[in-house]
Amino acid sequence: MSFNEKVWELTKKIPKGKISTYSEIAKALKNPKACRAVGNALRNNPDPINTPCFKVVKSDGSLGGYCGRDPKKIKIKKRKLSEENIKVRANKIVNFKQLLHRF
DNA sequence: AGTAAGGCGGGCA
DNA sequence: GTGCCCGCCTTAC
Repeated sequence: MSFNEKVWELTKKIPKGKISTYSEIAKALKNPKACRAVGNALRNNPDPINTPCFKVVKSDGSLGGYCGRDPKKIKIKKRKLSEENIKVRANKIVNFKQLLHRF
């Protein structure tokens, strides 16, 4: 199993209505410093349907990017989050700490 | 407080 | 094998 597959698996494991961060995923992969690699893996997301990359945000609760830092896609990200009872305001997750899922 | 730059892990040409 | 790209993180200014 390659690194990105692990990233995707973890991303899929995020419960509905919850989110996680790049560094949390990196830690779960035993590579706390691999946060960038996580972003890279999600960027190469081969299966956006089963891999809810919109549930992965930055460590400060801001959304970060989505499909290549495309502002239009980030809008979709926001809406997707709100569809799971995750509120987004000013490009940040509301109640971020409570919604944060730890592996 | 906002901005800049360095470092890091891993994928890809 | 090398170099460059990143949806980042952290530190320094």
